[in-house]
Amino acid sequence: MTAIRGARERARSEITEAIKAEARAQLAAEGAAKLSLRAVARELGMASSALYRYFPSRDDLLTALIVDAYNAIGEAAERARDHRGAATVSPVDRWTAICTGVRAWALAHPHEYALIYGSPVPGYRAPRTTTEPAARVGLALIGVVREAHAAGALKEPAEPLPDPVVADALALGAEHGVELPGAVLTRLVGAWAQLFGLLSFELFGQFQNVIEARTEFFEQAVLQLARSVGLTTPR
Amino acid sequence: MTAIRGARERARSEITEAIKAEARAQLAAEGAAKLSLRAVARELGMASSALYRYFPSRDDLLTALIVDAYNAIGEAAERARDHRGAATVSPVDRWTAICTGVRAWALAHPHEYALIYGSPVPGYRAPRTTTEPAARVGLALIGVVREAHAAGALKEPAEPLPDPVVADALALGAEHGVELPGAVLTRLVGAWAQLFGLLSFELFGQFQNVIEARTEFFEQAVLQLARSVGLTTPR
DNA sequence: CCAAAGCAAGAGCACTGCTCTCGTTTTCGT
DNA sequence: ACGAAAACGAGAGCAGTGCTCTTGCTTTGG
Repeated sequence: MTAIRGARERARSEITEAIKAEARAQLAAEGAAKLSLRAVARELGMASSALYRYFPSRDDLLTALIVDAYNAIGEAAERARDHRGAATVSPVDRWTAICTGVRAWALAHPHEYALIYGSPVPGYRAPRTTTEPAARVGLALIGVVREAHAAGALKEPAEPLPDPVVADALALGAEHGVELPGAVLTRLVGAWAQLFGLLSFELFGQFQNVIEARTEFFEQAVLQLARSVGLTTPR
Repeated sequence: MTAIRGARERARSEITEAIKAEARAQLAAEGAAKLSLRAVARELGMASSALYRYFPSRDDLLTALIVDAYNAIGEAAERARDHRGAATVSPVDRWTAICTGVRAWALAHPHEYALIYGSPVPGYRAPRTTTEPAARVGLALIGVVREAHAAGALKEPAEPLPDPVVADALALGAEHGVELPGAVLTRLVGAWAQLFGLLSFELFGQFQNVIEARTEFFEQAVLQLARSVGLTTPR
């Protein structure tokens, strides 16, 4: 399918990629608000109007960058998870590995992080293509807990949950073919959101004059999150 | 000081307030990115250049709105805390009251929430005047835990913490005259950040197709946060 | 009372996203 | 192999933006 279907098609994908690369560079340099189609076109030596052949609007360019960013941070999570051997490390270690991997990516790409986990751009409505990449980090976390569950190393929380909450959790589990107790899945979603709360506060400057030892603090908080989903800490 | 120091001075503060009000309206309608000084001036029937007598730049207007938003959400937290009688409700109830109060404000003012807890605006550096209002929600949470501690209703976590982390926590406590164990303060900062992780995910659409029963889920997660800082759940 | 400071308005600059048109090039069905 | 159709690049242009500068007017205060 991606064979030589004409030089035009290849040129098109090359130019598309060049536009995204230049846009990403501007994003990293100045942030999403200052990303300008005209500047991208200028830098690429083409007319600004020509750029609209590749992305129908500025929001479409941003959407493409968003998808890429989701995939990049998801990949960072998966790579961190698989970095060491499979079952040789404890679930808690893999959990923290994912979290620190995600944090490292976020610290290295703050503007791209802000693009996906900051305020949504005003006119923007998440298209269907973003939902799948957006789930990768969460799925990586679920995977760890699932393995721990299979290995019997999961301490299920035994607390009463409102019916609608467990319904959501079970629907979520069914959607991804995960057989985990509703309470665990609920805790997982919470931990997932809270992980990005920690990251956003650090990246968006909320920890200024509050937390200095950010890395150590993060590690500690992430360990606490692991405990809250039922992962037992090795002693 | 605020006496009748001339009609000019009063007119100035009135116009300043009118500008902020109109800007807030545009913010609520379209979001921070589409807030335009010219549109504000147009709506107020004045020349756009005249507006620069009151706010030297767009970022300065935004900063004013940010300070107001921090104060508004802080006030919402404090009002929720004090809503019922003082010691008649348990610390956990006051904790969840603050959190749900903050959530209610955020849901009612999503764009203002995004302004303060979303991606920071590019050229923007938080001035000294924002740090104090920004701390109000956190201080409200600390207050609840401090009362519980004084009443002996706090279960301190007994876990080893890295030295730099406890140092940060104790410095934070000293700054606000709070005598709480370092481990508790550390957990508190984490819970504070995680609370806004939950809110941001809900407001920024990350829970779409994931969580439907948002209110119930939030209550559950917040209760879990209360537990993580050592507040004992009443049974 | 009059200089000084504060103020409003208009014109203008450089920039933005986006559209439309026009001439050229590539692709593809016949 | 050819000719219509589609894709393409460039330029001009529109409406909008933040911001500055200049020009008059009004309030203030010594």
